[in-house]
Amino acid sequence: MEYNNLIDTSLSLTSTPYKDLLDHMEQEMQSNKDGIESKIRPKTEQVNDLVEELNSANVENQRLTEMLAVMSQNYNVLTNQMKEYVTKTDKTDINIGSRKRKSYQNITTNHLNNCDINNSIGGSSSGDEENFSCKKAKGDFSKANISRVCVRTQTSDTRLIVNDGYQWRKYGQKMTRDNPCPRAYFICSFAPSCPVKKKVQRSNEDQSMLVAIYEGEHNHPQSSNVEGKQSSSRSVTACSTSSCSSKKTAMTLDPTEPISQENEVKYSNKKEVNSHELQQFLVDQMALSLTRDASFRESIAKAISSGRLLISKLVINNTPSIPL
DNA sequence: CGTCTTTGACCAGCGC
DNA sequence: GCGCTGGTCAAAGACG
Repeated sequence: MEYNNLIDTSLSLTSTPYKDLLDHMEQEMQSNKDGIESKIRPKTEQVNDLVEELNSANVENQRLTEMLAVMSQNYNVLTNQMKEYVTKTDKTDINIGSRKRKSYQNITTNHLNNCDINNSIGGSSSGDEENFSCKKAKGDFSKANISRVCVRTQTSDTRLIVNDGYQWRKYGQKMTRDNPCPRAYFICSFAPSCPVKKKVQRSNEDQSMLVAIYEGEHNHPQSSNVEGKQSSSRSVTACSTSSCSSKKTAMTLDPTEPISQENEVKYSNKKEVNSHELQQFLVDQMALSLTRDASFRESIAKAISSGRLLISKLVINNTPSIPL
């Protein structure tokens, strides 16, 4: 009996009214499916676009990483070369100094703190300024307080005068072996008993640079207010450590040595100059090489325009020892 | 006339 | 000892 009922129900479902209902439901489902698909498709396309963009960003990041790795490698190589060069030139200077005036070499060694001349001129192979204050200093070198000052002047100005606030009398001028410019000898004329002497010569490498070597210590106050007497003196633009000649930037100066306010001579310790300048030089070189690289500029522009700069920045920040 | 600069001579140290 | 080089002296000239 129950079986008969089931058969009747099954037959009745395939009868016309129910069949129509089923067809209608199928159509409804199909249309819903189409509607959902049509709505999903743009999202899928967007996701695909994003994935594609992400992939291209990854590729670009990879390329930038490789570039930075190369740059980092070059940076390290340059750093090593620079260190090697500095070491070599220091040794060369000592050797040059030992070629002549043997006694002075010893003196220089013994008074390296005060007289860093021979070494501080770093890189000067001329040997002229290395022997800048050799002979006379020998006798009373232990008393001598030697300092060196670089001053930038007009190249056309042939006068070897450094206005440092003191009054000087020129007592000699000599041509030196390795420098086409003569060397002038000055003695402090403010006080007759003042033992301070000054030697001034143009830098062999940078003719606009005047190198003044001071020997001794003034036993009188600064005469910077005595104007007019030094009619031949003039204000000069002192060189900063970075604007000096690349190799001869090092200069030492006794802190007690007065410097005129108008000159604003800047000076610093050799080691500071070396490390800071070296770093700055390398940074400049890297920045220069980067900005010269058309593909790098293009990549950066692309990254900026597409808003992916943060990604690139992350890559850069993760790159070791790249000063940016 | 006093002061400063110029310049040739002289001296001393150093390497060969 | 000689020659080279750097440092100093001093006479002469320039300048204000």
